[in-house]
Amino acid sequence: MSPDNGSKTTRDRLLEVAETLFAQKGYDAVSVRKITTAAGCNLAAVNYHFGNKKTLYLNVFRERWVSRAQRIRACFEENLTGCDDTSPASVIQSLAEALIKGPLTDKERLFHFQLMTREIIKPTEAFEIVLEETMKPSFEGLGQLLQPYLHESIDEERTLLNILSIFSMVLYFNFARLPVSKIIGHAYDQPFKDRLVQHIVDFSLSGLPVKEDAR
Amino acid sequence: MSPDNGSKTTRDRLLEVAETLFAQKGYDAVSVRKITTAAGCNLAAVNYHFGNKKTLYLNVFRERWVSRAQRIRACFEENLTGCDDTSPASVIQSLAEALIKGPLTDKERLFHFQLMTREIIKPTEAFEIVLEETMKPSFEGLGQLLQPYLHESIDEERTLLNILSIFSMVLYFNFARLPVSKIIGHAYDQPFKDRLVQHIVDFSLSGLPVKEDAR
DNA sequence: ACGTATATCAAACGAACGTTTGATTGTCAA
DNA sequence: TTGACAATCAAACGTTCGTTTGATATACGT
Repeated sequence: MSPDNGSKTTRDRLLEVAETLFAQKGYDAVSVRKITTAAGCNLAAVNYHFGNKKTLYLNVFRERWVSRAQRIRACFEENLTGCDDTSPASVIQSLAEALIKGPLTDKERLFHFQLMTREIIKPTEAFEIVLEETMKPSFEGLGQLLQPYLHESIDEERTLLNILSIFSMVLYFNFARLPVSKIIGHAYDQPFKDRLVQHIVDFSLSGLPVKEDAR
Repeated sequence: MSPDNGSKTTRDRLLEVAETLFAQKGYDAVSVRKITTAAGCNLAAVNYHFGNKKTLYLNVFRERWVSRAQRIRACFEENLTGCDDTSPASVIQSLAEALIKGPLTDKERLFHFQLMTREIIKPTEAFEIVLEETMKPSFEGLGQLLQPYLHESIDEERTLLNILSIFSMVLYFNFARLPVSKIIGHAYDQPFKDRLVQHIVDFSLSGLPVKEDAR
């Protein structure tokens, strides 16, 4: 035990602070000194509790990122339970709401996507954790939910491409909030999030709203 | 002039090498020493030609990234000229092909998206260059092309959301090639790229291929 | 041939990096 | 009260960082 800066253990404070800094600045731009200073503990604490900087980074994913992804997944399933059916419209709306409005605070959501995107750009061991523990199970589950509603002629690859397309929109509108804000001209307030979810559902079900006589 | 390692000026070699390394590893993970060693010149060359490391990074965008984005845009316009019309189908196909197959080599495309994504995650001055010189003009042009074909009731925000949705797919299938590959189970070979472009066109025009009786 | 930019070089600057060490503290069973 | 263990600490290790300096080499107008 310890005198406890802020009522949490040094180990927990290190994980929390490290996640914030790694998400905001990236692995290489964050020093062990900055982490330990922000966590209010000694420089050697990282090596004492985690062995080295890299293991601390991996534990941020193991102990914080994955559990947050599971909270999003639980929210999706809760949303879906609240629907009348499991039609594609219900599934997509539940998914979009879980990710865009969802159970995470704005900060949590930002850090979550920053960490994930950094791993996509430049994968480390943490990418395998993300892929195996959250992405693959999610895609498999969505496939089984949507498959019965799709044309029989649609093969497995097309089904996956459809799911990936929905995911791409949800992810893009989340992780690229800055350019999206600058282009649409306003911030992500609650009414816009509502319109955004509705747009994703509409677009996913019908594509562009093209005039009949112009197709 | 100089003895010219590799028939290009030291300045050009620095820009080329710096772009590769910045894209692969990120700004903070690349040292001036690694850049100058890879470029086969002296450590002080960066400060002589660009003043400092940060200005070198910005010039990578100004002199290399933007011009490559313009090559993609030119390819899009060339694709569209080859079409019979400027219908949404033609526009989307031209766009998807310009970005996914397009004029860039695999390496160029990878670096291009890595640099852009890093700026979206953690914007620097370079983000303004990307936004003003390529994103805003592109979105404006696409809006004017598609607007005539969309329902009159669609307001400006909905039009932008539609364009952003198409963009999100194209960007995602490009920059997230690694997780996409791992999920669909094979690499980005030419036949798959063709199917991918077709899927993006289909999905953008009609959304999910849902059975009529299941809607 | 000479003087002047332009370009490249080796060497060094102080600062910050990840990690290790050994001493010091607090806690609790014996 | 004592001994053992877990946790924290200040201090130092060697390395690498971005940048600066002053010397050297090359090209070109005069």
